[in-house]
Amino acid sequence: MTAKTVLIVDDEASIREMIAVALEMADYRVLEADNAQTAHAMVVDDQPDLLLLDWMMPGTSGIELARRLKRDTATAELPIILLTAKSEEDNKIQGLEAGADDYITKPFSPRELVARLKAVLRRATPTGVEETVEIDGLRLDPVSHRVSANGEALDVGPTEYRLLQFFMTHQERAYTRSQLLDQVWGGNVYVEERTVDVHIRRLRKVLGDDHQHLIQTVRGTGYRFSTKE
Amino acid sequence: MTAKTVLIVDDEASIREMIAVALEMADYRVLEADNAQTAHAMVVDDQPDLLLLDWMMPGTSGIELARRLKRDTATAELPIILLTAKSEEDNKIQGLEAGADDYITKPFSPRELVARLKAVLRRATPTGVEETVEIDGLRLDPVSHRVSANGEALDVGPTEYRLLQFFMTHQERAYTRSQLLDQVWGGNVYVEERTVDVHIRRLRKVLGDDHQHLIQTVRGTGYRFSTKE
DNA sequence: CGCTAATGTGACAACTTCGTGACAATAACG
DNA sequence: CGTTATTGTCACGAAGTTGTCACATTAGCG
Repeated sequence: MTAKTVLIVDDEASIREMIAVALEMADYRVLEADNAQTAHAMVVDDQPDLLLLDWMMPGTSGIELARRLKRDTATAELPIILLTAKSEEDNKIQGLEAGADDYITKPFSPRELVARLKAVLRRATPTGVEETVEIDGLRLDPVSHRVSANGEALDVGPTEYRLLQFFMTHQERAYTRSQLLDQVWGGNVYVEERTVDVHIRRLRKVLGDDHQHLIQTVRGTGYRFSTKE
Repeated sequence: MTAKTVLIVDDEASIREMIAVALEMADYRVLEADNAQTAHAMVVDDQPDLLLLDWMMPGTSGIELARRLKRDTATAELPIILLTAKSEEDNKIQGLEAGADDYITKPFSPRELVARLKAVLRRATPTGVEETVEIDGLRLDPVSHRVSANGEALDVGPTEYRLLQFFMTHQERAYTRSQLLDQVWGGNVYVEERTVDVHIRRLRKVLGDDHQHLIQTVRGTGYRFSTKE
């Protein structure tokens, strides 16, 4: 699973720092901005997965930024959590009306922050359309998360599963090891290219004699999933 | 169409009276209770179609009753309208979070009351007839709120019950811990993902050797309820 | 045929994920 | 108001998974 990016917007550096530490411990990527202007630009450029926004800031207030982002279709989907001081609590409603997905009252524990952040991200993540693919008696069902060959269940590990799913939905095309790492492992991982070979082998082993011919080696390039030849 | 039954819960008899008159003129059946205790019992016994609940009451507050009702699967579907005094308006959010479907601020006109009541009833899902599910001798009956295995009653805790009900009505599908938290615990709860594991374990324990194979671990993903394999 | 680069393969240590029992906090109940 | 359930979290060990390496095997080429 790729790490989610969170943009923290607060004019107080100490608070940003505190939050950043908590989030990094929980394996989130962290971006920071200290005013609404910069924040807006970063939202557009860096496309964070979530916005942690302080309510009160000099100049354009957090609430104003939230409202603006929600109004723009390009950024309307971005989940926003508002940070409010206790005395401002009455404004909760206004905040939620402006489009915030949650609000947290200062002071808060890092635990609470991370928990609510998870919950918001969870709700925001769309579930892609997942259809069963079947090729030559080899069947992969994303819904039940199962793989079977001629009706018999196969025990496929997580990485092999993703690899197979990618192949089955991208047949008849050769991919380099590098491309496979990007697509199956996810962009920002450093893994040796030869590791792909090992997983290909593991996958072939699981598929057994009946189906391993579907995964073909393209010498000097990489691999291909194909029913032909 | 049969008349809908509305349960009014308020400690002030005059207010109940006023509401009762308005509702009866609009052809509703009316029940009354002056405290949360009685109200809870009446909800269970008389199964009203809607609950009109005063926020502030001596003893268990309305909000507390609402929360309790929403937490229990047997009564979770009951639409609730909260009555709040103007000065308590800040608590709106709290009320909605507790599961209320609407709130009305005192003083209100009988007209308004009936209008919103209609609206809520309209929205309220006909609670798709709750049917007993039986799989492999494992039976869950939503009406009596009971679980049995091969005829023998099982002692299932509230959370385990909801989890099992969800699984039995959503077989053959792998769910992540996140999705289970959303579906079984409800969206706005901040709970660690691993907590799901613990409840899965508790559920498996209750199901015993005969049926625990129905709950399968999908490594790297989550869990699945299935009769196969 | 012999050489070389590319790929296949088995082993393995580091790392994740999962199952499990215990525990404290909270809620339900009489 | 004390007693009993229920719940969420944690810590630990077991089980499964991953990336890497060393070495074996193969394909391509002159």
